[in-house]
Amino acid sequence: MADKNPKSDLGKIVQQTMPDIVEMRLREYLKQKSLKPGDPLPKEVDLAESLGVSRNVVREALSRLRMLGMVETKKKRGMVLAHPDILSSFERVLDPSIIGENTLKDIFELRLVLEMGLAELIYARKTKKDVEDLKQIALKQMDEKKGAFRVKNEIEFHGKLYEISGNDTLKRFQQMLLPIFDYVVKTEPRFISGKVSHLDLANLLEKGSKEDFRRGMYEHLKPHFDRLKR
Amino acid sequence: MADKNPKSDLGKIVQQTMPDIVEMRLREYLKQKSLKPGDPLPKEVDLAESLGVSRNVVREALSRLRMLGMVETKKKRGMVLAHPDILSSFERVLDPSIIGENTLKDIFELRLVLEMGLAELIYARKTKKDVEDLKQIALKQMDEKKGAFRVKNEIEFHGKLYEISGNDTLKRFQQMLLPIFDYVVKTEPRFISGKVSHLDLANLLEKGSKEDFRRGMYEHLKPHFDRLKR
DNA sequence: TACATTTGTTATGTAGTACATAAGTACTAT
DNA sequence: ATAGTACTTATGTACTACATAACAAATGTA
Repeated sequence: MADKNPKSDLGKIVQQTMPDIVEMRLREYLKQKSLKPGDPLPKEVDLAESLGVSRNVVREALSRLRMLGMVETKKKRGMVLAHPDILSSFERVLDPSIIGENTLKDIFELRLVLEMGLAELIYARKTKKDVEDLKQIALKQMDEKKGAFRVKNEIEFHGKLYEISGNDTLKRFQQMLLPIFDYVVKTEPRFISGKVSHLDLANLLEKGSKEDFRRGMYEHLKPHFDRLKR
Repeated sequence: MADKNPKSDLGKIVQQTMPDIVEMRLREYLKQKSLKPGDPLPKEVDLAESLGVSRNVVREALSRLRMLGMVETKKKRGMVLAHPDILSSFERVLDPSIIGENTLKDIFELRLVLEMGLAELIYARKTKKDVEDLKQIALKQMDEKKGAFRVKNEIEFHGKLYEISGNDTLKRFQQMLLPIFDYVVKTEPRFISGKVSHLDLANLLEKGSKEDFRRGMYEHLKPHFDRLKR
């Protein structure tokens, strides 16, 4: 009972299996040789022999790297190093139902942080057309205000903001986080709207300063900020 | 030449291999049965038989899920579902040398966004001690201002900010992104310091408003913002 | 000579068997 | 009743065999 912190300083003893080791070794190999995408890798049997393990083990390790997009394999041509898609690996794990409560909370906060910080990129890159699009989206939402539409609109509007930021990775990141927000919001007793509407935000973006916009965004998200736990 | 966008609308034809399919099926299985961490899974041979594939294939798929921390296996006891550590999967892929140029740029911008948005959490959770610690760090840096120390100090100071935010996931996320920033900054012709120093920021945090702090952070990061490409 | 077809080679993909190992479980002896 | 032993079982590793796709070379035809 002396330690109520779930993570003690004693790192978990992880029974390293051969595939684990081989995966690590392969990673080191790739890094050390500073191979570039497109460069060929030794074939499986050679790797197996060099490492002194069965092809089975090598294949398990390669299968992992393949999943992460670090290597691509083609029959006969062998394997080549590839640009991993950093988000696809993330995506596989992002399932609200298997993520711990604390992490869910952290990710929800992450969204708030992102949206507050996004103003910089938005103001650096917004165009007249972007603003017009955003206003259209906000206006469209005035009509169909209730029911399942709300969530869809929420996504469309905020998604557009990320799009304006001109950062594809960020945009995709947001898309992936959506199920999490959805999940967290659903667990809230009721949906509380901020004082600043989507249309207000769009207008701020058109005529207001960066600071104005950020203040508006804060008000818009205020119900969530108010729920922050210390 | 009609399409200068590297990603065309034609989704890449991904030759699905059996492990890919089995991995997917297992994921669906876990989600659909809404299994909770600790719940046991069928044994490998049963899975193989149910799916009509060899145990080899099942093991490759399981190996992937194991790597992501979604399942844990113990000899004889079988396999159980586990809370995946969402960041560890990310970590494996985050190597500047194999990430594409565009993604690197995106991630660098992500950091800027995070630090600008962080003010909310920081002001919601900062304590007197936090501010004092931060000032100490900033002061310590006044002395050893040159050479390799700069990077280390930079990390220590900004790391403390994330710590104050009280969001573990965010903090770890930042830690993982460090090599990327380092890499990107190194490719810049020279290091340009902002007008607002670390000590200034610490003082703002102590006495200034949230808006003051954010303005200070903007000035601190301004050299980077100025380099933003449209 | 130029081009289409066939054949061969090679590296990955999948299946199947065998055995090692660790961790429960049941049984036995004192 | 408890300690110790033997048994059972599910994962971990190795090995073999063959299917398949892709490239290369050789062959045949105009």
